[in-house]
Amino acid sequence: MIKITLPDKSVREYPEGVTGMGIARSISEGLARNVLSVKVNGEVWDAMRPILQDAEIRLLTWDDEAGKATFWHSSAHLMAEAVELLYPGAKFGIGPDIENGFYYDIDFGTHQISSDDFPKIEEKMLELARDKQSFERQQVSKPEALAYFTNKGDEYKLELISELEDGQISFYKTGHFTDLCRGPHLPDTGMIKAVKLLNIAGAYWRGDEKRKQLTRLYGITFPKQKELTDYLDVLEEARKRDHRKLGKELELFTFSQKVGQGLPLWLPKGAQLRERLENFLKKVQKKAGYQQVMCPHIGNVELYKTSGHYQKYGETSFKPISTPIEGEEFFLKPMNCPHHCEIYKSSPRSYRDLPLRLAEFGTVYRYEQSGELHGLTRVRGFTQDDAHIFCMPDQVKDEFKGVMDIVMLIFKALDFKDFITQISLRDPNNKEKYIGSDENWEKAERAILEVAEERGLNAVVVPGEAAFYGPKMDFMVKDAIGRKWQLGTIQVDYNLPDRFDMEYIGSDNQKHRPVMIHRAPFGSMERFVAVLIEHTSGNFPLWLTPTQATVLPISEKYIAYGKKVVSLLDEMDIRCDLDDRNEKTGKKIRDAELAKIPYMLVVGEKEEGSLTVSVRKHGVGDLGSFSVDAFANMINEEVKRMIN
RNA sequence: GCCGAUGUAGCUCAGCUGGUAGAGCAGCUGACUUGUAAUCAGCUGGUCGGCGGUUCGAAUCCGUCCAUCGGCUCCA
Repeated sequence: MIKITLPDKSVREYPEGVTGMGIARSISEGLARNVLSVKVNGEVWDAMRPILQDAEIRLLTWDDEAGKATFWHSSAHLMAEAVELLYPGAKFGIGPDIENGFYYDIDFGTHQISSDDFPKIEEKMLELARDKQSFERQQVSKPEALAYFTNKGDEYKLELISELEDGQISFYKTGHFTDLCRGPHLPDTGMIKAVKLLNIAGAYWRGDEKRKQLTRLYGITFPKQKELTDYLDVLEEARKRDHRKLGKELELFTFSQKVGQGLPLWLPKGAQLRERLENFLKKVQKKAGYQQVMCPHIGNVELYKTSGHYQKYGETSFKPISTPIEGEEFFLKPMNCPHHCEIYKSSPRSYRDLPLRLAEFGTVYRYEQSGELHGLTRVRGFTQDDAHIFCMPDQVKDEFKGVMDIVMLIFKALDFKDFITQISLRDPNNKEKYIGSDENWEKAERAILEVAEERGLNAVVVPGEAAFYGPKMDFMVKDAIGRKWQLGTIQVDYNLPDRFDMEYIGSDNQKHRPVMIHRAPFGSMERFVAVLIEHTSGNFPLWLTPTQATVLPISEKYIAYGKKVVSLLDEMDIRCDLDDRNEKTGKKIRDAELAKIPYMLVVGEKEEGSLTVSVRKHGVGDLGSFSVDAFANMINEEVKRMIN
């Protein structure tokens, strides 16, 4: 008998060789039906794999991430099996589970396949699933493994096996399909009830752009049909919120082939919205002791040689701008920090001047690969809400705190309720990868960790993810439909102060090197607006939205009164339009609803007589009659609550 | 940059195997004078992504370039 410890710390005895499934069955039939795999002493195993020694276990179901992973990984095998049956000779790369589903990289050889083939593959997968095929694990020796795939002619698997150690190699057999795999897998394929292939794309073998490109099939599966339907609904909702689509519909921005790829053109409504965001941040920053600066869009190549960016990115940037002077070259600026460093150096600095906080909405240009460009989230010209704080090492902590307060304020004003903080530290085993003294690193890392602690942030700490020049803290928000977006970042930098030979005179009358903090709470205006569009689905907060209200006269007769209402509201700083088209009220309301305008003010005979408006709220309906003043006050109060 | 797909009016989309384009919405004009999600009628609008080629004839077939989309790789 062996002792099995369950998550609730209760200990049960089972015969040696009991399986996770056996344990599940001893607890309840329902659990047995739902168990996907089992965690044994921290390692995920097949539910059917015999447990030979005392162990601490946890039965994994669909509700566990690791359970889902087992489900989707097994689904990748099922898809591979279907593909092998339908396209004999296909060779297989790797087929892992991912956050939402799974993929398999496949070399289809001479077969040309497209998304038109998806239904055929899905059907075959369901057919095989209905057979309730088991996943048979077998331990094989390295020579056996090599022999099997040599015989099959699959060079990808051979490459993978060649890198494995003998004794660590296992195969899994499902029906006629045998795959090299560590496992674990489902008890049988019958648990897979709903199947959907999602995407087809090229993917380099082993992620190396020098190697062959395989065909990657993405798919997702579920234990219940309903769950697949729900998932597809989420995808559909994401499509509806796509900022590229809404940006066009709401007339926020556009692109022109003639202007150039990845160079956004902000339309009046988008520009106003962005300006409002910028002014909001400027106000907050002013209060926090920042000073605005402005810099040109180009800089001499020497500037970037000093910063080190030329050496690293010179080749893949926009080509330098030459001048009539032989050998003189300028670059479009790819970041603002070098310019700001020169501002710091424009005058001798005393410790009394620090911290010096220089802020700029600085537009930068980066030659992103053409295939990388994506709406406003990845562009070649964008504006960072940048600032650089130059301070003494022992001020880092307070400055960090100050920046975090700004980030939190922004999240609150824009209704990002759910966010994740990541702290990236240096790799303790690989300190030579980084620059700066141990003392400074320790001080900075400690400062960041303490600030997170003091602010009660549940930060994820990732050693080894720091930039080579300093530790950083990144913020990821979750949007309204649960997607994660990386936004703001705060980075400590010991590199540039060195490269630019910056100094300040301390209270000891000696020269010292300042520390620099880079920070951008929005990240870039382009990307932030994109995220905001997708988060709000175009229904922007009242303080940001381009048009807060639209006045709808019910007939031509009331246009004059409508104009009067608009001008009254205008005086009270309400952004307001008049719909004086010769249309019925129903049509005007429909169009205003589709344009996502927060308030519609219907005016006719009744209203004209009493200097009132009939208020309809977007997505809600009729709120009844308000005097113009009362309406304006209501709006202004609502705005004040949001950003104060 | 790489693989694959796509590119027809401002927008959404028809256009079979080649015979030089069509709808709805938007826009304009007019009628109606409108009360909480589409009033009616008429009109305008396209070098069918660009350039070459095949053909008597190309939106349709071929080549090439550009852009977009899905991924890969990349992201100071």
